[in-house]
Amino acid sequence: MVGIATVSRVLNGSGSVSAPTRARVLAAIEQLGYRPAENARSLARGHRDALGVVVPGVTLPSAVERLRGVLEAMGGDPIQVVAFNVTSHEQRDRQLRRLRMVDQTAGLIIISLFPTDEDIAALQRAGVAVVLLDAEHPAATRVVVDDVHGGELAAEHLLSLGHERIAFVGDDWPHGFEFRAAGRRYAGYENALRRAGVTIRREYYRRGPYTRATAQRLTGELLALPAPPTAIFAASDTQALGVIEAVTRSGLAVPGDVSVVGFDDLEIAAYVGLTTVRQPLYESGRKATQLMVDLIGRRQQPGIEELLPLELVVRTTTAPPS
Amino acid sequence: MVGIATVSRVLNGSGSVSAPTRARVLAAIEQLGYRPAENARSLARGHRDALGVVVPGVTLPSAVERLRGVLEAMGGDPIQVVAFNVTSHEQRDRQLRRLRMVDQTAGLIIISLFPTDEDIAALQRAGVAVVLLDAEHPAATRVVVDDVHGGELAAEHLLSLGHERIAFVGDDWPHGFEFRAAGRRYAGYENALRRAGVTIRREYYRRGPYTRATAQRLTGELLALPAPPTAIFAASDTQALGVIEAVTRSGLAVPGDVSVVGFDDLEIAAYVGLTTVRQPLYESGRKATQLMVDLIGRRQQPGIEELLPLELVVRTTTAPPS
DNA sequence: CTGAAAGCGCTTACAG
DNA sequence: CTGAAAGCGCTTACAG
Repeated sequence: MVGIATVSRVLNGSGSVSAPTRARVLAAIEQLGYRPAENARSLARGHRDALGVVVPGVTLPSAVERLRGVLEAMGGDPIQVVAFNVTSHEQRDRQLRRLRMVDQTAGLIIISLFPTDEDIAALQRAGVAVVLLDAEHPAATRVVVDDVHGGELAAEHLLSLGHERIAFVGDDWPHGFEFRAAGRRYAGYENALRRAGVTIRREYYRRGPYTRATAQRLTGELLALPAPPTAIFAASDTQALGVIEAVTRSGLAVPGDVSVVGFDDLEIAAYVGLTTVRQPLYESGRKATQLMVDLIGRRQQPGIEELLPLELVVRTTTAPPS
Repeated sequence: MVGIATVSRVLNGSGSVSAPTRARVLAAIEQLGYRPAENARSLARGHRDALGVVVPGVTLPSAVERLRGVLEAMGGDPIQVVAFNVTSHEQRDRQLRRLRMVDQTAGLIIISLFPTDEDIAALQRAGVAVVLLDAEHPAATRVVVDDVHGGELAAEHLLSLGHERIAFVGDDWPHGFEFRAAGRRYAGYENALRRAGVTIRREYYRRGPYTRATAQRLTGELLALPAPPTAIFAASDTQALGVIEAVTRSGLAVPGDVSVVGFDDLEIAAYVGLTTVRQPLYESGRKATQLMVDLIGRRQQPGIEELLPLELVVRTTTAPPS
């Protein structure tokens, strides 16, 4: 018989335990199939050591890519992912607060969710290290991309091909469109057009929920315009696919009648030959994980911004206007 | 001032608390940004209420689809996903046991991981409800598909087209190939060929790690055979894509020279026009979640097997042999 | 309706 | 090296 404290010692490899005792304890553990209750452990130690990822829509292709990077960086160690569907806007806003898991993790990688000042404060108070991905907050460590520049890259490519009637199709999530990636990509698009002396038309600007179906609908509206665009820049590959479908379905050709540029460079982009702005999704997950580990190990102050590069990938959905 | 017990009561809506007291407590909670520690709660109540999903390779397209179904069924409620990369076989075997989260959840949906008898016993002892997806264990509730039949569907389609030199490319995961989905699909393939009186050739049978690159390599081997196949059945769409790439790269045409059939019907299958056996991935996630909820609510005994239908989807990668 | 107290399963000084 | 004991932050009978 051994005391419970001794069991705890062998389990944690702390304190010193004689070899025979340790062996007996180990044998008993094995035989009974004993597994320490994690909640009691974390309660007693006063801290947790799990790493968490919060994602609305884990199943969005871009989120999946980011997650791949995170998992890779974890090298086989399991992480807890708090996943949920974004069913409505207000719900999404409240999610962050409801996350039970926040208490249980040493660090949190938050994807596509804009924490408020209070969220950040609460997380800090709870001693949780935070890294943001596809979201921003000045006090939080974050991995970002220059979306404005990305928008410029796309628009400049189209302009250089000779297009002037260039439309924009973007998604529409809460927290102020202008702060979101799509909003900044649109800003870049405007910059490029303005610099080229091309008129920016309000009717060429469309946005809606982040789905392919929505992109199809918006494209339909665009094509029905008196002066339809000869090129469409979609703020994501997912939407670009919807754009292509709508164009094709209406009897027009890509890029013959309408050029299309996407954003992300998902795997499927290569398949359909989509010209797009490549963003290092996978790499962003890796990087975020490293920053997280550094943060927890106090090798790094919070608030750092890591900028990842963007790159235009020209394929077969863009051509000069006919 | 109120006692800690009262705070607990208003937090849980249990016992009775006078309206004014409740209001004061709520105000204080709001002001202090108090959030109860989940580990202490679950410790004190003796049970947890989170739902968990365990997946090796969350980023596999099929896992993502299943997860989508689970999340949809949760209707916006967050779930905990324990995700990890499968970096090696033995590691994968040990993962289930290492999962801390097991203690913290009321129910667990386990995807593509074969629990041992001890795993199941331990989970039962811990009072965790379990539902298996893409894995089996007689004592566990599970959502399955008739993989043998699926293999028959694919092979019969190819046979009916007139093919006789039909090869198989499958994945290769631990826990006995014959128990895995790919193994059963191969068994179905053999059934169909045997019934059609077509010789089953050992050299037409290839398998390796579940990646597109591997499928490419295996296909290369197949095409280099003295009597290369005129059709290839891949045990997954992911591998089918690799097969197509290898065929095309070697200067041959699909389906002109080689017909290709996949399995799953991922979104990308429609894009590339892949003929495939459709499996209700999304639906399996929904179903598993329902079963889980029923299990936790004791409206269902463990051990139930739910069979989902399979369907051949003919597109443009299959044609009669030339 | 509302405190004080015990207990959930651990960890960690504290004695010995 | 190894127990007994306190304490982690809650919940839940138990009194009042």
